[in-house]
Amino acid sequence: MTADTEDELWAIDMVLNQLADKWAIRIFCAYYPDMTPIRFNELKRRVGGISQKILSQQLRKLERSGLLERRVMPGRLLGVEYAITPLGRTLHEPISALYKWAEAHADDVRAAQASFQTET
Amino acid sequence: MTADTEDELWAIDMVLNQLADKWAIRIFCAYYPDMTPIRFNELKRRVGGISQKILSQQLRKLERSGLLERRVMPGRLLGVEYAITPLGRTLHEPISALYKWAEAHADDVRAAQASFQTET
DNA sequence: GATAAATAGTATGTAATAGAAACCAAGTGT
DNA sequence: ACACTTGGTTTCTATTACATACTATTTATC
Repeated sequence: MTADTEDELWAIDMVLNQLADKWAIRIFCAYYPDMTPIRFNELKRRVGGISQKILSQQLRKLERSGLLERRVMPGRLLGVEYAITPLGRTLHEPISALYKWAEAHADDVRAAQASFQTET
Repeated sequence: MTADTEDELWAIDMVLNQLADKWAIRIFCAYYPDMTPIRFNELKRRVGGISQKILSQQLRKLERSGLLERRVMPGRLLGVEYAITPLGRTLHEPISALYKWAEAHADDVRAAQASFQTET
């Protein structure tokens, strides 16, 4: 966690470019806990509040980075599945850590926000 | 990691609202590994590429959530320090997990991006 | 077999946000 | 006195997000 080398800085920067936005992590959360492949509209419903345009942009971005895979479903011509790749599966650990933090400390954050209003 | 209850959904959502943007995590990374308080312009230099406006917005947001604390430095009238709070320190673990993932898998992501171009 | 609804998107216009640049007031260094 | 640093705010513009509408194909219903 020292960020000594050029390589490490480049690495964390590139990863944050992929994940540090409003939707990427929420999309991964939509797959948990089972991580089975999901179709476009089901994904849209699970994420909630995301528009089709933004979802398809995000899916393409995550596909380009090798974290998700787009597959046309066999049999049904009109049907596309998005599956988490093996690389994408390894993200479960850090996202899970964030998730656990959220469960443990959400109340503290909410309390801080509430008390900030009463101050000045 | 199951997102069964309403509370858990609310928790992860609120936490992502604080952290899932371009700058929040980068600001925390600027504190590591020592986590000593940093002044405004030093923070700006360490984060790199962030404008003053966005930095002050982010700092206020993180202060409201109780993750950072703003202090006018004693002695010098023109001097403000931003310190990580105890609550903010607990974020080190999940951010560190993300950091380790980045170091371990950045090459894979880059390779995927490179090969995606050559396909069509 | 016509009608309606779902799937997997794209196109378009608007609203919100990010970012660059200038500005400012106070303090410090030379 | 003059330039420079600090910690911002203001203003303007460019980018991005989002809602809405639209499409083409397919499945389900009457």
